Amino acid sequence: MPRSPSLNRRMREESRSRILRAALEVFAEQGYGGASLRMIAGRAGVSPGLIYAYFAGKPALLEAIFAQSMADVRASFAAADREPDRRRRVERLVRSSFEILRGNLEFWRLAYGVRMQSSVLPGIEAASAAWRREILHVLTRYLRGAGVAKPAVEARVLFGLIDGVAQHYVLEPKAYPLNAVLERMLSRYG
Amino acid sequence: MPRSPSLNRRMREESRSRILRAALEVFAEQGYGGASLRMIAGRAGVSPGLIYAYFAGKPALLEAIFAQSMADVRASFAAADREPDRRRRVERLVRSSFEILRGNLEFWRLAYGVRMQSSVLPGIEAASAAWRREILHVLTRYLRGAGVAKPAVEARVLFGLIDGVAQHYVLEPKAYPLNAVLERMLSRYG
Amino acid sequence: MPRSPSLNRRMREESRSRILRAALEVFAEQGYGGASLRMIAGRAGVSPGLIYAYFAGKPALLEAIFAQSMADVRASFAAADREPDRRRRVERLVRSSFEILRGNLEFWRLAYGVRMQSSVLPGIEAASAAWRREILHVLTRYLRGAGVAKPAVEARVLFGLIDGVAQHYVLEPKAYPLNAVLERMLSRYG
Amino acid sequence: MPRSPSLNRRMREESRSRILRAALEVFAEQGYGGASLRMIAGRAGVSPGLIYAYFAGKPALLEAIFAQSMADVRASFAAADREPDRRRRVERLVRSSFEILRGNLEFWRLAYGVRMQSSVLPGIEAASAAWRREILHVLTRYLRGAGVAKPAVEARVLFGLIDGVAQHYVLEPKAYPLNAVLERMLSRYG
DNA sequence: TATGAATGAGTCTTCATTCAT
DNA sequence: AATGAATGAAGACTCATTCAT
Repeated sequence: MPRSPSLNRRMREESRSRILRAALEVFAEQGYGGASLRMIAGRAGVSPGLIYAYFAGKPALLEAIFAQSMADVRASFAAADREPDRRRRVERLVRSSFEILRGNLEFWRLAYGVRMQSSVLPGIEAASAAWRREILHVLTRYLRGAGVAKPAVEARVLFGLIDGVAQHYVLEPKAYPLNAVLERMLSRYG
Repeated sequence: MPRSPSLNRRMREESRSRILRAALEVFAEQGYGGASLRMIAGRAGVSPGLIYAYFAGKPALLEAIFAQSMADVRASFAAADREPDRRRRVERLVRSSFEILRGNLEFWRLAYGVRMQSSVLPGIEAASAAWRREILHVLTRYLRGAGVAKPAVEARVLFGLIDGVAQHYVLEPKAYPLNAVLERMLSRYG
Repeated sequence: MPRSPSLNRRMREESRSRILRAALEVFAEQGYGGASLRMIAGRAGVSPGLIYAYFAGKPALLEAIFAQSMADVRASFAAADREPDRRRRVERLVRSSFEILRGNLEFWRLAYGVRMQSSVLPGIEAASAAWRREILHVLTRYLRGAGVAKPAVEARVLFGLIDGVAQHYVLEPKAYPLNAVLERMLSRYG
Repeated sequence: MPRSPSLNRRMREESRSRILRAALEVFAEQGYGGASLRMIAGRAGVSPGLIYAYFAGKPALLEAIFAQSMADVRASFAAADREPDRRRRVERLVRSSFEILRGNLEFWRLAYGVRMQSSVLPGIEAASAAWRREILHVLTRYLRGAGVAKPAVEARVLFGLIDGVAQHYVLEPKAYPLNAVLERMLSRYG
């Protein structure tokens, strides 16, 4: 008799998420271009053919990773928006950004590695640009709310600062004095 | 009869630099992984085989690009060091960084696209890490010289800021309000 | 409790014939090489695995289709043999051939598409050659019976004519003036 | 120094025609679907990659074969058209058809094997349909010129006869009594 | 110095086939 | 009797690299 639908579902979920996890790891290590589906399948403990049972191909795999991680990010940002004290919203946002970063180092390594080629990775382009626009917009709103002069320019500065520090941290997570840098950053926007 | 030695040398230099220039363009557009030597040869107006007369292979091409551009960067930084007014040294360095950036957008697009995979692009790893360490060191020295407290941490902050803004600029050079952002940045470190 | 034996048998027959029907359709549309078992299973409303409960594999499926259709053809030809008027036997045979054709367009499309590769489709080779030999033999007999000179050569001519017209009809069943062509053909062998 | 342009041209022509010849052989033996580029490369004594230096892919290879052979056919038919005696035009055309056939058995084996799937082999469809239409048109014209009643229907009959006999000959070139059959055919249209 | 024809390993992808349930 | 997740071999195709000229 056939396997029960629920066992099938569990098997599918297990396989799909193992593939996704392995793809994230391999993409992060090798870069999107340098990663091969064979490596990914090997890492996931699965045959190469199985990847195609769950994803249309290599680009679809990248898109699925982005879709999932972007959802996480958005959820975290929404939390910052619920901070009642307007003055602390920027701080909340910065702190939660770095918490997201700490919890998803591999994804951010991948995202930073891929964003300069977004024009040749069509599935990523839109998501990537939208994300930057969104953050800039939120930062501008918060800074304006905090009474900062030229909030749009200041938002660019702050976004650059966050993004640059984040990347340096991703490049050497072990050695980077993230907490000290964070406190110094925030002492400016407190 | 054989070509004169000096003509030979000029031909060699011409070919080598055309290949290098083409490689930079194609790497920047397509990413290192997405670029093919045939594209590069085509862009350089040269046969694929000739690339191997000047470079050992694709990785060597990338290394040569880095070596050349790093030399440019170092020269520019040396200039900042000759600034007599200690207080303006940071400003000089930031300004010359962004001038270098403006003049070598393609290289920086490539460099930012590649640095997350430096571990699998062995030729890049050393150069990339050395460069970051060096800048950090110079910034620390300048900030200490300017009497800033915790200069090492402050240098991390400043480096993050420079690098982040630089990348956002590289991502959309047309639309980015670089001058306004630069002035705002510098008003802090003046 | 176990299913009743007769229900089991009915289920088996139903599944087997649905698979066979679907295979014929897909083979005819896509060609043997271009058809996939998944397409066939999908068309039959059955899981891919079930095909192997009834057939040993893709070639066996093709063989089964031929076996079944050949049986139909043979039955039809047997009918022609019961025609009492010797002079009309050829006519009867030609007419019943085209009736078979009209009723099994898909099979003939497949058969004509496959017969040039019969040497690499081992299951087909024997059936295909036997069928041609048989028809030729019957035609020769009828023509000899009708007093035609050189009946073996004439049989080749007539068989070529039948087969060629049949194929042209299969290639464009909507537009082909089959009845007119048939009458013209038969006016020669009446 | 680089190879001379003329040597290069000769090398290219040699490679291209060896690949084309091998492709025709393998397609004819295995059928289009059953043939692999590896087989073709092996038969041509060439690496698989080289095929792509000359043809865009498997379909392009098939199209190139058709293009070449169709040109041959058209040339032969043009010759029939120069027959001054109207009554003998049909005979000329039939005879030259079979001469073409004899000289290109492999191509016709391929063409007959492929024509039932022309709808899924887009490169072939147009050429194949155009060829049939053309022949039909020429035959109709000749038959009308010869004073035959209902020349369009008669052309269908004759075309069916030619095509059917041709296929039977292709199926067993050694054993088929082509000359006897041909003479019998022509005795009707003389 | 330079060419470009040729190679072959490696990529993505499909698919007949198996098997636990 | 039937399912469908999983496999792995094979296919089409790309590309860094070599080498005769």
